[in-house]
Amino acid sequence: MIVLCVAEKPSISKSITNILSGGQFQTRSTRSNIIKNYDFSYPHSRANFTVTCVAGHVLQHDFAQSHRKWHSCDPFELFDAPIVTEVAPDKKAIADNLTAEALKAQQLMIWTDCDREGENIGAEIVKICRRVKPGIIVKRARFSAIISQQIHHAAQHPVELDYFQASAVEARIILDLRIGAAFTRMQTRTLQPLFQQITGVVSYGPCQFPTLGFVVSRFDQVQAFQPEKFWYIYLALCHDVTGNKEETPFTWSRGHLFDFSVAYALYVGVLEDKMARVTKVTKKNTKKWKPLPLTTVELQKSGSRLLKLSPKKILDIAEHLYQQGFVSYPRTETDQFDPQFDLASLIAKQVADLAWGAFASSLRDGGGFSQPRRGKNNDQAHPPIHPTAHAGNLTGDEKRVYEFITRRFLACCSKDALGFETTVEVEYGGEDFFAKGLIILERNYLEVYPYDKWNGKELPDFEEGATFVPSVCELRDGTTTKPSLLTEADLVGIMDKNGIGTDATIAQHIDTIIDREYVIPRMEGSVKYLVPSTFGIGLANGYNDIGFDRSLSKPQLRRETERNMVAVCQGTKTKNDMIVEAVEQYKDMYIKAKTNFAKVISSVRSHIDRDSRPGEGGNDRNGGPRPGGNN
DNA sequence: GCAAGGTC
Repeated sequence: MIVLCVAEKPSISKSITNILSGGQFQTRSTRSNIIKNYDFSYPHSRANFTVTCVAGHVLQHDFAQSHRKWHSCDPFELFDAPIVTEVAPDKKAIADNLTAEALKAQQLMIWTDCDREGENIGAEIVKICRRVKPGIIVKRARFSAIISQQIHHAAQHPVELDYFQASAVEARIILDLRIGAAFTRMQTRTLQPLFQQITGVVSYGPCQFPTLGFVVSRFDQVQAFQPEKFWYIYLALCHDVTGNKEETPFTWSRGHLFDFSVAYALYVGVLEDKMARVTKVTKKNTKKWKPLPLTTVELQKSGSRLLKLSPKKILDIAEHLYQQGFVSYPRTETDQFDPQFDLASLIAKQVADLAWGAFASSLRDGGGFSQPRRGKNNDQAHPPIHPTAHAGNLTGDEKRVYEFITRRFLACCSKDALGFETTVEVEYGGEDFFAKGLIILERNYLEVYPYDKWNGKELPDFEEGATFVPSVCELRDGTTTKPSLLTEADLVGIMDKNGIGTDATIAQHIDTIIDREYVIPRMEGSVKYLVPSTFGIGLANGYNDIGFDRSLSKPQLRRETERNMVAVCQGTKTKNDMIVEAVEQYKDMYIKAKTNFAKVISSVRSHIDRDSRPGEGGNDRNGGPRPGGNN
């Protein structure tokens, strides 16, 4: 018997082959230069295995020819127009390989990633194979990590494909297409003739619009910001340490107050006292936790913050490093290492490095090793991102991304930084103040992870019950600071939290709203801020003005889609019900949007016009203030 | 010329 195993991508088919064959296999090339077929016998199942793969989705959904041209129909018809499913043009060789191999096999075993998309891709593979071999037996291998014992178990105890999950994804695909195309064509066809500035597509998408919404919403907060004055009592003691005057400042436990008369009354009360009393001195061990194992979203967030590269660029570089075999698969939600994961040999590979080799060897030989922290997420398909080989010849940004991934990994495998914290509490005139000191005892992971800062702060000795005359006691004032515009790192975090996009697509959505000129990046020093263009503000505000209870530029609608997908996965809702309900809902919104589109037009007009008034900087679609600082 | 999700 021949069993045809199909994985979601080349790396997995290779790993599965290595494990199941014990290294004894033949390789055949295919018409696709990224895909290989591997043959070997698998005595446990008394079968010959052929392992191959696809590269993500093979099928593509689009409207039938009758509705494909932009002016072929009223965009509203796209909510019901026929949709055809066909092999994507660039996946022809992959599909042909599947059918050719299926013809030789009696059983088809699906080895795609064990997530919703994987289940849907599995269903695509089944569909393609059954076109040429309707009777082929279909099984599903279920695995949660690419480790020998699990892969053998999956091969020997296959389950059934989960068509609920596959249907949930199918529903999302169809809805995104209908909604995206209908609104995009409507917006573009309405706005383009009215504004010479609008030359490209005015796209709408259920992920890109909420993404734009986040940028506009922060921009509005910055615009609406009114600085507020506050007051606080500043208390300090000067020590004469061998002639050097050193001031120890104390923080008021009330923080600061916005009411001057209250702050002033308290201050006057304080001044009546002559001496401050040390009420409590607390000394305790403290630690600064090492970072969690690295996920895709975290790589993009901290990478763009620390390395000043765009999230998309970081992911592209990580992908390339992966292709070269330097790092593990870069798209993962997992922030915990499997207990059986062989960390030691990966650490050993880094001993050769000039910069962090000594640290790696201290982990390996010097007892510096500590099991990584376990986060809460596991996608059951890929481990956290880690270096898989030592790379000594990288340059430029590739080198910096590899260095970050490697230092992060070594930091995860070392110990938390240890310190000793002293808190001195003081009472003066009925008010409480405190000061904190920190002595760093062991830097541990900080030695290899310079991206985290932890500074010690010396505090003179204070004894409980002691009294002193403060050197400084003043009522000082300050003002609240303007919030900053969003950085790409901020936006990645907000999208992740709101479930907009996935780890692999978040960066793409950000690029899309920049490509469409809804948002314009602006450099302020080395930090890149995202500023909505006048056009983007006009669109987002225009839709807000229409008064949907769940605006098209807010995240709720996408959250509903997600909830419905979960219901379809659980079998409490059918794919058709989900599609019909959502289509009805969006049809209503479309009609409402179209009849009230004058509001969007006037909102876009007022913003673009404001921008192109003579003498005010031309019509580069860019408006708004300079990014606010954080201090 | 439309979407978002896989993958390269």
